[in-house]
Amino acid sequence: MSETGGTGTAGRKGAGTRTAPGAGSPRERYRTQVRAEIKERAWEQIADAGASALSLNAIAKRMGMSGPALYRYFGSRDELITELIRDAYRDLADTFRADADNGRGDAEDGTGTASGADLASLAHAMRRWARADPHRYFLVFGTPVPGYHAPDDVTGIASEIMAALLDACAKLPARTSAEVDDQPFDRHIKAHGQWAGEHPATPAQLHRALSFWTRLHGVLSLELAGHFTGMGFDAEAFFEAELEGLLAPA
Amino acid sequence: MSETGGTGTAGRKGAGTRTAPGAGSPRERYRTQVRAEIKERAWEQIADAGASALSLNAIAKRMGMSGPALYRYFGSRDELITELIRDAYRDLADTFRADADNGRGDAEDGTGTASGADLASLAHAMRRWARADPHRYFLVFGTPVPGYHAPDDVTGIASEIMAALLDACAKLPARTSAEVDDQPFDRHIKAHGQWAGEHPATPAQLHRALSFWTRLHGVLSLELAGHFTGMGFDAEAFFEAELEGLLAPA
DNA sequence: TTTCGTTAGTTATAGCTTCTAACTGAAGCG
DNA sequence: CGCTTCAGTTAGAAGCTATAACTAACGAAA
Repeated sequence: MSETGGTGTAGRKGAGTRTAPGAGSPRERYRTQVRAEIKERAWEQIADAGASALSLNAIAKRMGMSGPALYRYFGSRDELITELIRDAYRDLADTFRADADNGRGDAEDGTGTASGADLASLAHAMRRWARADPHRYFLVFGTPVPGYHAPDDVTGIASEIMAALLDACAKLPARTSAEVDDQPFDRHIKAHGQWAGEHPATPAQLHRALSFWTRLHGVLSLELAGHFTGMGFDAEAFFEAELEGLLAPA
Repeated sequence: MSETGGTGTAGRKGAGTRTAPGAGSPRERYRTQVRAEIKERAWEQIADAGASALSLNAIAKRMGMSGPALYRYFGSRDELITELIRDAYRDLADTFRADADNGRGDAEDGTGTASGADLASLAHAMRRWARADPHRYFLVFGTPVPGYHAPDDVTGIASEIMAALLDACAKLPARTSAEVDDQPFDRHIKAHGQWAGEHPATPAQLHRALSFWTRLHGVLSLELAGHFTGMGFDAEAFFEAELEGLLAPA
């Protein structure tokens, strides 16, 4: 079990076990510890060669035990991947929330400009998170894995992310008041915006949050997939330009 | 070799063999025919369960021959996938070109409005192409496959696609003349726009083409991956809204 | 302290995959 | 007509997921 190496760097990226670390019987404690190490090795493999190269066998051997032992901890390869996806999603939500909290602090200090600082900060946090581990980003937002179906609790996590986004959108200067909520899609979303949950956001804000998500994902996804390499321009500069367009009141 | 079924539905999606069908010796002709059928079965498998589920063995068995025979036609699984990606790319370029040619015809007929009709038509062609086979779209623009590196000729195909895009962008009404090419990224792209090849496009047009690509990809990618399901709004309406924003002169 | 159930880990095995090696048979070409 | 080339075969190595059966150790309870 590689007692020394073990979970030495546990809690990588803060996406470790959500259960309390020192809880329950010693057996249970050991169990959560091994589960955590398995996930860690899994993340290593994913960071190296992507999710499709994840091998339970290789993980087991690198942990000093033999193949089928892992099936005591994860019912199947898909179950492990599902849990990794959920952890990644969770980590992104935490990142967004942390960034939102920081932003609120700055605003109260009077240092941050009110116009779009929060949304821009969120965008940069998103880009940082994506570039920190591209494979993790693709695991969440990339090509869907064949047999995977999102468990129920990810919708809750997605709501958290959306809430942080909507909060930032609410702090933006509104569009010219004449055309607020008057675009065709704004009217559509007024009737189909239940995904915002209880958030008191205007249709225009929902629209803006959606655009934020899809536009930045469009840039990040293609950048991380390497579709910009060889084109010569600076991906970061383009990202900033897109963000700029997103913050513009028009 | 399933003589009857054979390449009955050959040339699926028009992305079949690029080599002339009845060329060379009978052996060579047979060879290209078998290669085409292999690709066809491969596309079937990909359409069913994605590229990761593509199995040479299964293809061979479904063609009535046993596993290793396929290695006469494709050196490896990766080589087959690479060729499929290139074919898909090729097909998208043809789709774009066909759409651009149609648009030009309409414009000369005087039926089409001049403002952004071409770009909108291209956007709809792109969405149609993506939704016709989501797995194919993800094969080209989705999570990069582990060992894959784009062959040299895809840059040429990408140039074709970009050329069609830039042509459409050139037909758009320019932005307010005061700020043309004066955005920070426009200035950046003026120095780093060699990816346009010989196309006589202004920096603002290059910028718009890039935004077109990334914004629509952002919507399509998330829509096809199922990230909108359960949110309740209409993906097509949102796509149209994004397109609208893309066509706006601001 | 001894007993006894739970459980972690093992090996063996089935069935799948890619891919290599050696061989057979037939088709094309001179 | 004969030689050569090549398609397709079977056999097999190495890897994967996953299941089944078994062993051994641990923890709690009598």
